[in-house]
Amino acid sequence: MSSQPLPRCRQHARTVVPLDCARCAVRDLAVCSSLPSPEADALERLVSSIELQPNGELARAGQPCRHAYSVTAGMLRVVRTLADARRQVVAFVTPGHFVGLSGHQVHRYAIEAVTASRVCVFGIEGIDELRRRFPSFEHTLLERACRDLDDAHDSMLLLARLSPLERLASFLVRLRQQLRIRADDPCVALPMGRGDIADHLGLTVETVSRSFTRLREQGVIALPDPHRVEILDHAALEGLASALH
Amino acid sequence: MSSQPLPRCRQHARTVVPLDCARCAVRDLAVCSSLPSPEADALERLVSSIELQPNGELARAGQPCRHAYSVTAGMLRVVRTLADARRQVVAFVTPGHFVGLSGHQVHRYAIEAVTASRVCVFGIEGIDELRRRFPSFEHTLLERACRDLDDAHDSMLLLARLSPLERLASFLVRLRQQLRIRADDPCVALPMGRGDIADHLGLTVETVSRSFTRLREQGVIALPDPHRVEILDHAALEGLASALH
DNA sequence: CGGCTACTTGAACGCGGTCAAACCGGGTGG
DNA sequence: CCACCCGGTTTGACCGCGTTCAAGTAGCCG
Repeated sequence: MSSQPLPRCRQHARTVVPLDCARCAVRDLAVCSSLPSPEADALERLVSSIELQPNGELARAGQPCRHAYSVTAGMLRVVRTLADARRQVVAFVTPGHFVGLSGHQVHRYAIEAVTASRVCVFGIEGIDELRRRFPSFEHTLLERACRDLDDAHDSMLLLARLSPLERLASFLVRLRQQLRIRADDPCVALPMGRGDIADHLGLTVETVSRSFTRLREQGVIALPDPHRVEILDHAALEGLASALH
Repeated sequence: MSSQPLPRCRQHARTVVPLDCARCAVRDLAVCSSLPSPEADALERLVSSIELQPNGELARAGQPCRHAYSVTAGMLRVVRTLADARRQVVAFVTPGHFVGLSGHQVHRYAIEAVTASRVCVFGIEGIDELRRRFPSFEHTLLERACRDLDDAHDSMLLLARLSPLERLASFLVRLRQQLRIRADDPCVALPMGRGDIADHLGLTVETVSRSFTRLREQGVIALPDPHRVEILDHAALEGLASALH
């Protein structure tokens, strides 16, 4: 697998675990589903599976892009950080999604684990080989890139023009879509901290917190604890988020 | 060519002009360069060329996605508009760039001409055919999508965390890159109005205007007229824009 | 010349950021 | 078991930046 040095800090160590595509929980969601099934063997040659602890790093800004990743469990964040520590969480990445392809030779973003996570690591040469051998693989990557681009455009509108309350409501709605939470299920788990949400929505932690309490005071949501939200009034929430649909 | 009704408003009419790939000014920049050269014939069967007047519409939010476009002259803008008229100019599209592919069946953005423009129109079936027949075409589309995604992520950081002055400086630097303006050439033409710049940078026209005059007062730029900028102090400009490189 | 649009400039307001403190749950050690 | 600490979250008070509202200016066309 990787010939590239792993992040040094012990507490963020990544551990290699056996690859088991046959039992992959997100087989039909992941990019792998675009490969002919007997190619599972090829996959197991080109791909390795690793586990990350919370805040573990998959990639760091400035490193050459040598891998891309398919998330099978947990949640990652893609983070761009400026010299003066201003931060933007470009995306939260959940099981079934693919992350790490870039138009540049060098990573401009860090990819970190929000919670304990499991990802399949594709070497860039492996990806190139799969792209060459299986048009359906490249086709899928392009479709995903187009969807990611649409998502990024949505985020741009959110960041440029929505109020903090609208941003938070849109965030909750989009997160539920991303996690494929059923419409009648009132619960959303928020594995990430307020700081990550703030840096995702272009706000401060204080404003995020105040916006949560406003939603609670208005009876739109309940907050059993900071990491769990219950939607009490779906209509009101989607009204606030309506800007982004 | 298109079986889809053209925009009705006369003043924005698009006129079909003969396709002449052999003399295309952006042949080597455009996606077409990824096709084997004898396929120019296939192109001329699948593609038509049209001219747009300023503010002419290529696509409108809500329409089904039936075409994508390669810009050969002029400048387009990709615009998302909310019900209450809040607007976000997601991107300015310049010659050599490809626009219109989406992860959705229906356009969520309008594509409009900033200046008189010429674009090559690809029917979606034509694109699908080219993607199937020519892996290099799909490969190129994916690479472009990855670069567009990186760009959108840059914009997210800009919108979320930069000051108005930093946003404007970054905008000027990025526009120069996009237009491939030589580093020693001090001039930037700004075909778009202040409103478009404001809706691109998540500001108001007033703040954009004030930021321009601040850059002028600080001796960073000169403004012979509202649509022409001269860079007087490259170092200072890139210092302000350094956040995004 | 008048009327229009786009841009610039000025003055006042208010939202979200900043700074500071309180709160809260979990973990450790005495 | 309680005291203490620590990081994350919430709440409060204040402030400044960018918006809002309004006026003024410049260029363009009939």
